[in-house]
Amino acid sequence: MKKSAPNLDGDGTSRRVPTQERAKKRVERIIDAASHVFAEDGFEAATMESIAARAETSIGSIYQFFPNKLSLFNALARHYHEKLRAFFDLLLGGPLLEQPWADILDSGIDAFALFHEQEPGFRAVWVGLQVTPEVIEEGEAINRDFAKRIETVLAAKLPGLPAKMRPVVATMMVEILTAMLIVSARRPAEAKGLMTETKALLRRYLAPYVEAAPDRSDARKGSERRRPAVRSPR
Amino acid sequence: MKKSAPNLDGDGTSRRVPTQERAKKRVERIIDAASHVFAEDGFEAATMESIAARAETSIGSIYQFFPNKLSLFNALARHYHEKLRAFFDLLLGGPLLEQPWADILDSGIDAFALFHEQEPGFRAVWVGLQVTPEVIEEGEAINRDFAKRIETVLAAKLPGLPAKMRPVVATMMVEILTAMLIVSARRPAEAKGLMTETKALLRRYLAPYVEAAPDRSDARKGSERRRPAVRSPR
DNA sequence: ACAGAATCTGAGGCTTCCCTCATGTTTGTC
DNA sequence: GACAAACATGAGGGAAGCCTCAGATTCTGT
Repeated sequence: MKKSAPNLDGDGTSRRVPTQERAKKRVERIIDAASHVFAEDGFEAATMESIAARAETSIGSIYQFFPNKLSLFNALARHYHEKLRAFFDLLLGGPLLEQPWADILDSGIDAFALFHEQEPGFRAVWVGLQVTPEVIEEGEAINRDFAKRIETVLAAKLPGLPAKMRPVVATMMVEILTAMLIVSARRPAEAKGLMTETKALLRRYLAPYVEAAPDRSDARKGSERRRPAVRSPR
Repeated sequence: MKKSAPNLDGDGTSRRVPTQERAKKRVERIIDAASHVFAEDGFEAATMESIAARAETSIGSIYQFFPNKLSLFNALARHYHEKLRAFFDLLLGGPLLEQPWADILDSGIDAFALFHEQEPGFRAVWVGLQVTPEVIEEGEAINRDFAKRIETVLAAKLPGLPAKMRPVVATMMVEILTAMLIVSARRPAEAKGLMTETKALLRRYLAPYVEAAPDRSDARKGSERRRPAVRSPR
């Protein structure tokens, strides 16, 4: 039995929760080190040994607070999940929402790109691709959260977008932004151009939804669906 | 010295090249098994043991033709690279190019999505994210090839797109298509809607380039850049 | 000052894999 | 049929890495 202290995460065997200042600092250093190592090497290739070394501590200390490698990764995921939440609260709590939609898009992307750049481990967690299937869940959760936030903005700023389509459109935006940030990180030389292009792309994607749908009952629903009178090729 | 037979790949120690029919069949089975196992488990988690088992052969046989795990993965990458090349030759060699650009886009995406679905290992290779940095190269090469192909189509069908922008636009298309196919694979329930939306998104992205740029010298260059007379928010 | 709890440490147990190699089997050639 | 080359096999060497644990160290309250 012996349920002494609650564990730091819900994954495996229960571990000690840090109470002393020294331990709290150490856990912080461990998480920080983990974010770098996971980001650089991926989940599998990262070793607890190298994480410990980077945190300037011993392996034993890591296992004092994290029952295993996966739980450390998940702790990291939750860490960034919270950071991202805070980031959004700041971003959307400010005056940005009063701006025209195209400005929100631009500034939002810039801000998020910066976040992406400055948080080395975030990519590792968020992408969730270089990781075992079990771990993908955490990253997905963050993405869903992200999409939900965007949905509220869409509801407020794009009256022409039917409520029913908001989830899909928000998902598209999240996934495309993610993808392009990853590509940009992989090709620094083209990064700037790609991000500019991403903004243009999303602007055009959303453009049809800017104007409120015409009030006259259900005039021409699906106007955008079928492309009109196909121009002959060439 | 002893350079007997050339190796099957350029990665490590030289290995035997199959000459007998029996061996060729075996190598095929190994590659096929590898594509499944790598796709399901990722590069690191995949074991040579399980690949051998799936190919119904022994570990020793694998190492007769592939010097190490990485070279097997790279062989797989080249395998799919060739398959993709053939796929494009078929697709673009046919009558599709005579169609209007929107149809090319739609059919091209559908065809590629099908390819993506039917080749289990392709995703593992192409995405290249669940893999060590060394391996990403191969996947990148395929992407660049893909983009080049798209550029030729863009040149033929979108006269309004300046030649200088073609590389960026092609890259955008490749990366976005990739990303959305991966997301779709991860969320089968939403897959259909996401792919439909991807088509719409790319159509809108490319729409400004359909018409040939106006001939009158340099009239209003960058017309699309600055958004015109911003409507006041709310 | 001291007891006891919290924390730290790193050598090593244990497992999991990659890959080799000695041995055995099949195929091709004369 | 005999010989050699190609091929197949899987037990095991060796390395790497996760995690434990017993002992040392630091902190905290009294």
